[in-house]
Amino acid sequence: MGAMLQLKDLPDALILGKFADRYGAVDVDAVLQFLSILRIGTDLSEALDGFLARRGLLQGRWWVLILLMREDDLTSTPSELAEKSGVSRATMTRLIDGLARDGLVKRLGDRSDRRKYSIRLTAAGQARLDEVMPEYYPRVKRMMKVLSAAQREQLLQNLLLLKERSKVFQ
Amino acid sequence: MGAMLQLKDLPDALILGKFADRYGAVDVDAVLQFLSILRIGTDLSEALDGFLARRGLLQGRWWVLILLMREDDLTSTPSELAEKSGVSRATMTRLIDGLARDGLVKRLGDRSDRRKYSIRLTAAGQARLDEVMPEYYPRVKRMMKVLSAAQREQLLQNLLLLKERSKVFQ
DNA sequence: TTGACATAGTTAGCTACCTAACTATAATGG
DNA sequence: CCATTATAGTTAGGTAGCTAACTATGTCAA
Repeated sequence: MGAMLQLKDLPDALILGKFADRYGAVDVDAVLQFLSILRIGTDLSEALDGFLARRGLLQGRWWVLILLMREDDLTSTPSELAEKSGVSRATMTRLIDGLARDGLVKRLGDRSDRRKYSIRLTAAGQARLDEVMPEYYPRVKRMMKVLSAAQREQLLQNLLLLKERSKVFQ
Repeated sequence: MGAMLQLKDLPDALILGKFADRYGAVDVDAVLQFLSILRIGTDLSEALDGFLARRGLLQGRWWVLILLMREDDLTSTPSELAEKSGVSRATMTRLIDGLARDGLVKRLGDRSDRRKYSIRLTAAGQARLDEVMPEYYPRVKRMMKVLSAAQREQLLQNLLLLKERSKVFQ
């Protein structure tokens, strides 16, 4: 996935006015709100990232472990993992390299198709999740509780509308 | 800025139930909503990223050019740019390397303090912005118009509340 | 049955982010 | 006035993402 804007210094209305002189009428509110949404998304993501990093995981690795734990035999393939976590196969190769190096997953050959191999969650990998998840879930609950169920519903609804309309950038 | 989750495969309620067996009561709605918010943030960011990439810019570089254009003399320093765009000085060094290589900015010595130097937006850099910005602003406007002013106001309000509460991850 | 195409994974080389350690210069205070 | 501390920028080495090109294997159809 691409990196996300980290603007600590959003433009104020004055600056946007100056840009408008060059580029014509600008919907100042729309621009400020759009950039703010991107920035808050970054902030939330970084909050989670810091939490995971302090527990020896990073977002990409954490998600791979979770995907493996979902499987009944704790096993999957690089392609499947790449597709489910939404990264390229090349990126997944490197994530697995790091996880295998740390002993959190293990590569296992596949007899039926020699192009493939399997990735299995190890006991150490499960143990790492067992440290993280019982701290993760209550925090998410505590955070989301700041909004009522109806508010959360509406927030998602509106974000989804924006996402659909983000086609304008195509 | 850190990378953001790219989960294409959010857990369903069944899977979260399985996890609950191991980790105790989980607020399934809260977790799904939180992950969805992160994911939509990524999607919006990637939409902008793709738009910029097709015009020869990436988010980090685009923002540096904009920060320079805001200045009356089109000039700033690496430290200032790093602080305003929220990246480390090391990252800014590399962004400037790339921009200077492409001729979009220029490094200029500083007589008064020989540790410093200035970065100035070049004519080519201004031209690049002049290609991008007149296409950027109307698109943002068109996208945000899917929500009423009141809805946008409320969306921001609720996101800000979540951001404040993201302290739970500290 | 073999030649063409498809699939699985890796490698190489790029961007962009980080921290920590480094160099050079400036500022300050005994 | 010089030793310490602070500041500006770079470098080194790490993670995480991408595309494109590659190897190896499997599949399928003429």
